[in-house]
Amino acid sequence: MSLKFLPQIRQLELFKDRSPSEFEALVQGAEEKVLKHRQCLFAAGTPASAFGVVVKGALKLVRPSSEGDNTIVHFATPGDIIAALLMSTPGAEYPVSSIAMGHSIVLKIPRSTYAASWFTNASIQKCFGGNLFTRMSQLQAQKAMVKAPLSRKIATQLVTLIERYSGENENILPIPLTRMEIAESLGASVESVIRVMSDWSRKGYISTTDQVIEILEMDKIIEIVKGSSRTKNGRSGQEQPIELPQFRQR
Amino acid sequence: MSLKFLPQIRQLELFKDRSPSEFEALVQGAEEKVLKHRQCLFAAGTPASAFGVVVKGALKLVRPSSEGDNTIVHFATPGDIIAALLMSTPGAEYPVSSIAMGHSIVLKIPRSTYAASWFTNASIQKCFGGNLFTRMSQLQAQKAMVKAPLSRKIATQLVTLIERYSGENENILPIPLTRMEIAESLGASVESVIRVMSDWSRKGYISTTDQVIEILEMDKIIEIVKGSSRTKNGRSGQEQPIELPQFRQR
DNA sequence: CGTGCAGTTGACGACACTCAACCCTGGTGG
DNA sequence: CCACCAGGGTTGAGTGTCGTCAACTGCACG
Repeated sequence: MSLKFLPQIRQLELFKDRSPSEFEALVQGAEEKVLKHRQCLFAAGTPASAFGVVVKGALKLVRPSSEGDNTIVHFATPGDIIAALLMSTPGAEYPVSSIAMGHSIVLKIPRSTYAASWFTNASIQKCFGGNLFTRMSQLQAQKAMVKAPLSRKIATQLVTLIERYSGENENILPIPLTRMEIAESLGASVESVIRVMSDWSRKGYISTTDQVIEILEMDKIIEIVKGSSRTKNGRSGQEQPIELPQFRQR
Repeated sequence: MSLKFLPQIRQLELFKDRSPSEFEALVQGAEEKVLKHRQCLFAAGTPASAFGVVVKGALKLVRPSSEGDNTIVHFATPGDIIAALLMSTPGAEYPVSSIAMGHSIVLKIPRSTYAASWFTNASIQKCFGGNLFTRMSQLQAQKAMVKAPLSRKIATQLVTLIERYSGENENILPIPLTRMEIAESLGASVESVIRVMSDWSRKGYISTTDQVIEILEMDKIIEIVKGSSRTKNGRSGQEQPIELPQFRQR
């Protein structure tokens, strides 16, 4: 089998410094999935026959709900391993759907390879643990924020995501992220998210072009993340009520 | 070394059906910690030199916060493995404190034993994965509930905890659980939790004696868990619709 | 006998959710 | 070519849930 994206793949923490033979074993039967925006990789409820390693782009892991109000449980970024915990319980089903955000590449690896080469590889298991630990920490951190004002939650979410894309352009989130998705990941309503972010746009803290969010004044955002929680609330803040005529600067 | 609580320990899923020699290796250097109510096992911020397996009772894992508003990230019940993810990253510190709720017993196992016997044991690793999976699922489930009314969150929390203590008396939660702890685990205020639960007490759904909560009418609680979310809100319930003006045509 | 913790209750108010519009853009089919 | 629609973003009005503050009870403990 030939891997077209070998260079990117070998660059991931997970595969760095592996001998050719070891690498070969790890990607046995693997498939490079090139996903278009919105395309689904694993659908919730279907039998988990493979797991994935994100190579490029991002995936949202969505927990389906009986009606409308889905929840985004995690944004998987390059290097993230998804659905791996399921590999050791035979017959498991994916508990969440994974859906691409923007053009993404995922290495899809069959369960058999997991049992054969991943599960028994100590160094891999260690990466694994690290990955899980990060994800758990994030979930816990979010849990600790339920009482915080919405603006703080959004700011934290943005900063966290940008940090995960460490390197390159420090202040652009290089994936299409709608306000709806932010809302679903935070357990808020779209409207509320919009109100907060529109306010930031007006103040020039951030700007959005084509679903791609750029942070213009990181220090302001960080300030909100730290959140004195009592003094500023993000949408009204301490703005002076000049009758500004709503010109959109785009 | 002599283990006083050997029978209870051997009964745990994790240690069932292990040969004496394997078991011996797994508990090498282990210590049986008998904890009093409120006693701390691991303190957040201290170096993680050991992990634990809950044998009896329960522990709350508390994420400390700069001031007052701590967050309970997990209630560990018998069979739960705690701090194990930390064992594979040397020099890590406990991210949360673990504090006993009521009289509890924990098997405290040193890091060295983890590296020697746990990490390399496939069957153990599998248990591990299962444990983590459960915990992740719970965190995710909770995340999906942020928009639900408080009454629903509390009901779900109670039912989940009782289920984890499967067996024995179906409707009693055999650990002291204060309303404060419920609040901290749900990200709510004590007062709000009290308002909901007092209401349930008054209606005879639950009763509390000495911090131990008993569910008297499980079906009612389950009904709240399912939550039609629009019809009942828990504290006022569906008490007589005295010509309520309230005509919401949806 | 004071202190501290758990539980309780009431008043008040704010943040954010719901509902209901509306704009804009891009895609699709008549 | 244009009408229509869907999806993303935006805004305003109204309202409800829940958090904050404050006071008070009962109980265990030293």
